[in-house]
Amino acid sequence: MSAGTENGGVQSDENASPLGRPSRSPAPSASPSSRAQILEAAAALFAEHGFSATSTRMIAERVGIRQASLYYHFAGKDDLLDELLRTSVRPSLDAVQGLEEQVAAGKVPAATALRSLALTDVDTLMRAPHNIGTLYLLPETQGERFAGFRAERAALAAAYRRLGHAAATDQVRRTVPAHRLGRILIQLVETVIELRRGGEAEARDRDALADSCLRVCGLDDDAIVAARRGAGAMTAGIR
Amino acid sequence: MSAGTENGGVQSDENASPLGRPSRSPAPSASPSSRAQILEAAAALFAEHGFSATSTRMIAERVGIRQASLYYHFAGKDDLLDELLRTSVRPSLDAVQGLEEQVAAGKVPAATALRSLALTDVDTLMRAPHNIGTLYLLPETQGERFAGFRAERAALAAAYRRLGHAAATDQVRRTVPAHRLGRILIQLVETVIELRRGGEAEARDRDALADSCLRVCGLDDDAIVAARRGAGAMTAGIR
DNA sequence: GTCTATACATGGATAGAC
DNA sequence: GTCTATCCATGTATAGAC
Repeated sequence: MSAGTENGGVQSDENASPLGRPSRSPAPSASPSSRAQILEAAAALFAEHGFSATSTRMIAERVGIRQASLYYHFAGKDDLLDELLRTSVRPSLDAVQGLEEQVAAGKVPAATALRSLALTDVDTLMRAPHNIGTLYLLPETQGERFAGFRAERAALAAAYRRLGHAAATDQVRRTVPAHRLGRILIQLVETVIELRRGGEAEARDRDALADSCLRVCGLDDDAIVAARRGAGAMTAGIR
Repeated sequence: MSAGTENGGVQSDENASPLGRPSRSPAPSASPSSRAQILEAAAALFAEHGFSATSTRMIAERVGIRQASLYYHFAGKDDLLDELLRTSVRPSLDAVQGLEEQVAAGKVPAATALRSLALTDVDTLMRAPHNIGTLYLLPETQGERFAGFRAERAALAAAYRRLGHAAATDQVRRTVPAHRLGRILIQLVETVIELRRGGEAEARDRDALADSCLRVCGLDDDAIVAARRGAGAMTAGIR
């Protein structure tokens, strides 16, 4: 296959994005930057085929540029995954901080905060393009290269652990160790990743999963209804 | 690098296995067959690095044979993963069948059966060599090639769904759709895969996870203790 | 049943023109 | 900032000797 074969037509529509109004304000970027486009393509392909099974050529082709051009924007394939992983945990980490402060100040019960956290995380995973949560499951993330990402995830798990422990009943505290509780809660939230894989994720799953988080902590129906009300108020604008 | 470079010493100990007594009975295989050794090596490497990131050379090297020799036993790399996936779901599928028959006959409450199923599945995943459950998470399993495996898994999820729905309280039945419940229960059981990844899986996690399955179904402390007693009797010899 | 040797494709990354 | 061209390593699989 010659280089010319995979070329045809790519250059002809390289300027095909002046759709809609051209952003009257000095918007940072009306059309997505090349960098962003590359990340988008990589996310889609990594999520579908995994990291090692995705070639830089596939990514370039999806963007509409040449494989070698990727290296102007990124030093290597690893950096693509690293950036995708980091930017997708960050929002949760930011959200959890404010939540824990409110709990510490006694403004919000732990159960309410836990439900709110679970709800927004499920919602984020459900709406994220290309079911990007699948990236968390890739075996490559276990490598040394992505230790930074794993540390951020561990911090999130710790937050779930603290909130879960604070919300849990005595019986649950006695039977499930705190560290496990954090991992169990995250695991529950991430059920939505598998649901999306099967193409069967609906809006009502958000509440089903958030409720499950509270049930695992030992809360009964009444307590769940109460927390549901509180968390609902906190995250009213979520949808 | 010439072929001879990676040769040295391999041939010298190719007959290094007449250790111990030469199996006086016509034992099926005192030392594991080459086929089994290959599967074992593939399992370890697939679990650690993933499918695409594992080369047939790595597998062969771990077994102590030449890369090309793999193709005498298996038609291709795919077949290795396929066999590993299938043989690891099979036991659960067999177990669940007997369980559901007992429930149908009214000999065992659904909650007890669900707890028993969760307990044995967690136990299996916890004790399986090389944390083989990670294979379920590989993106390659989504491909057409492994549709057979996915169908078997779906059957297992359906069993969890049926048992979970039968055990669940009315309130849970109202708030979480049956299909989701199956997926949620499996997800909970598979928490042990992540725990093992972190090197922190203990025996007591079995009960913590099995309990969590029942809590997600809405059962309260008393109901859980009751089911725990029943399931404990059913699977007394598990450890 | 395992080996050597090799064919053939694909991969990541760099050099340098434009 | 994107391209062409290319290097070099690695990967799967096959052919045929022993």
